[in-house]
Amino acid sequence: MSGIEDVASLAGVSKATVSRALSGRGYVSSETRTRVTEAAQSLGYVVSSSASSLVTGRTSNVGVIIPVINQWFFGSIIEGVERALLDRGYDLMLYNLTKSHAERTRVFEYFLVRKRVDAVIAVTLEITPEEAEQLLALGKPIAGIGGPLAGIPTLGIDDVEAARLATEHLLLLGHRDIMHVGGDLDEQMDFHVHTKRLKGYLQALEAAGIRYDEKSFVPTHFDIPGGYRAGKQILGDPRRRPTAIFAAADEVAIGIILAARELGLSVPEDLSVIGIDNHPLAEMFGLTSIEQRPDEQGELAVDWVIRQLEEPGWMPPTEHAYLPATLIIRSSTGRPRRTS
Amino acid sequence: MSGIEDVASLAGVSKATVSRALSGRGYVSSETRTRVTEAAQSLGYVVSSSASSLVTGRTSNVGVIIPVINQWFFGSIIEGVERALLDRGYDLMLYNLTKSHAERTRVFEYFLVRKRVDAVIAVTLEITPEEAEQLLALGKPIAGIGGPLAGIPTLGIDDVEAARLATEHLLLLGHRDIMHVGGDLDEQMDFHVHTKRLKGYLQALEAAGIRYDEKSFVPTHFDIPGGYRAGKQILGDPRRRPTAIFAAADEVAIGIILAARELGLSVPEDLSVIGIDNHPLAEMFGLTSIEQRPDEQGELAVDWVIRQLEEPGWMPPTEHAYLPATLIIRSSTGRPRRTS
DNA sequence: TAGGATTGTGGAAGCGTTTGCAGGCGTATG
DNA sequence: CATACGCCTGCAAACGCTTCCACAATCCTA
Repeated sequence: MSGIEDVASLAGVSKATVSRALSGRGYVSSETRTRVTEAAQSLGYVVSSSASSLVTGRTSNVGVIIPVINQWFFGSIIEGVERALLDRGYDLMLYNLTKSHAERTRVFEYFLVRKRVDAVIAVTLEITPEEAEQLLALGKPIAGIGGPLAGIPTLGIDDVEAARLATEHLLLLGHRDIMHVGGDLDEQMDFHVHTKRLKGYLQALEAAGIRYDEKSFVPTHFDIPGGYRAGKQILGDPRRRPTAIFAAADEVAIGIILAARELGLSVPEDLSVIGIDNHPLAEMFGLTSIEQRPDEQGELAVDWVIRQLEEPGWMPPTEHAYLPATLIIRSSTGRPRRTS
Repeated sequence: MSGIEDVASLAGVSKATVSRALSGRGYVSSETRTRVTEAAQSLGYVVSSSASSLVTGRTSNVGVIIPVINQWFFGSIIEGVERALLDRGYDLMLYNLTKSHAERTRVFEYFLVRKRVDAVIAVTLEITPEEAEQLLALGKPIAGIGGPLAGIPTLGIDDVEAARLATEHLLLLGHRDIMHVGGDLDEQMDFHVHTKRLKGYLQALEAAGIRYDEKSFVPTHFDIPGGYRAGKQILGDPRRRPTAIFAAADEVAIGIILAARELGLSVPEDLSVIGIDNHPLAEMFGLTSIEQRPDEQGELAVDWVIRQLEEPGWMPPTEHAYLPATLIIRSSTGRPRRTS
């Protein structure tokens, strides 16, 4: 492994000049620059990032804290974040905080603090006030996907609004008997997504003058099997069968559609189903959905933290940015067959 | 931010002793150790990893190169790797190499080399000889998931064997007319998985004395929609309908099942379907499958590289470790209705 | 043509750790 | 009682860069 010294002597300049030539900071004549570059090239020299971050105080790393990896929403965020970071010359340190509280503490108190990252992106992190405190105390740019969360800049779709949009679509089609299958309110892993989507649903119902029957909300797991089970349960009893279901996520919606099919119900003739996400599978199932783009959310979060890093004094435009969530109509929703 | 100096003076010892006390290397009386620990605690001191890696030459980072994130197999690997790394006190730097060749080169030549990682785990990476060369030239432990790949230690299931197992299961049930829906041979993203699974299928057919008709292999995308399209195409024509299909991945198999249902065929009465993976959705669809555990593959890869790092001279037991892939029988496979 | 601004380069001082070496002390060994 | 050895600690030298400062040379501009 050759050091900067070797490059310097091969190029016939000082270490200082090599550093300037390679980093592009400060004045270097273009002639020396090429000489240095060639010398570095021929020696296979690359700067030691530990040495350079020791003096500059920057690591070129961004930490990403995420509760799950293997789910479309979260995977897409990571992809977006990774892409954006790599584009700007930063590396991504991944922390999966799905597990024990012990590990969580360790990540917070130890890893993140240990001068290893320049900034932090926290994804739908149910964060305690102390933890938020800690993050802020790092003095490093932070962005949250999800939220809003007091004190740290966050971004994401407006979950209440998205849920209302979805429910309103069903109402507009003439449905009056609409159930909501959402996440379990007790096992919130994030910024109360489940509660918010339920809220949007309730708001829409109320605006339409429909009385809410608490049996109309069915909590389940946020995946296809969860939707399937809920669907089987709801649709199994013909007397208590709604004309439409608003599922809090596309995967849940798809599970419901599968359950409906199995019970011999046609969608949308016997049952309209709408979800949120515009999941890659939505198209195949003809699922009407509210689109959101987690990869773009990741990119925006990166933009926020990197700009704070590179443009001193820059701040995210708002405490919380509400991203667009638009209705995509497919074939899983239609007018109700029987009007109640 | 307080440095080691502050801790030293607060504890009334030298920097050297603080370093030894905190790192656990060298002799330190237990009394001073606690004094130092408390001092560090009260000052909120954490060592600067750049400073320490500058002198030790280790970063406590492991780089993971992976072509996709948002797919069950790959997501699970990342989860396994992350868990194992964090357990051992290492951090994970994620490189998603799905994109342009330019970016690929950049990662190889720049990021990985730049003294940023102690070891590399490459997941199903279609790697050129020069790239393998480069990786080895780093002089850092490397493990590949997938393979085998000459020169670097790899691990994974035996794809040929898994495919044969799957096909044999169908043969054993009495099927003679078995089609294979696999990946597109031209768009291999990895260690020729598609070719291998096709090969295992052919081997099983041959051993059973069944002549292979090249129309019996249908390539498609490796996901549910891909399987669905292939299924529609294959099953749409009643005259050319097999009694069983071996899908190269569970997601493809699920797509086929959905297509079959839509065409009014029952599984397994009219059509048996088997896949590979034991994907989380397999159970819901009653899908018979060959199980593999990507998360465990990730853990093993971590074990390999970390042991090389921490036990000088240690080497992975073999060039390539074949992990178990076991048949899980569910309800998507059964005896053929009509014997051909 | 003088003087300031701009450009280009080198010397040297760190950045915050780890670790080799040396020395001091206490205890076991001959 | 002298010697050896194990334990504990401090000093100071790296580790490989970046950047401040000084200085020189060149270029404008008045």
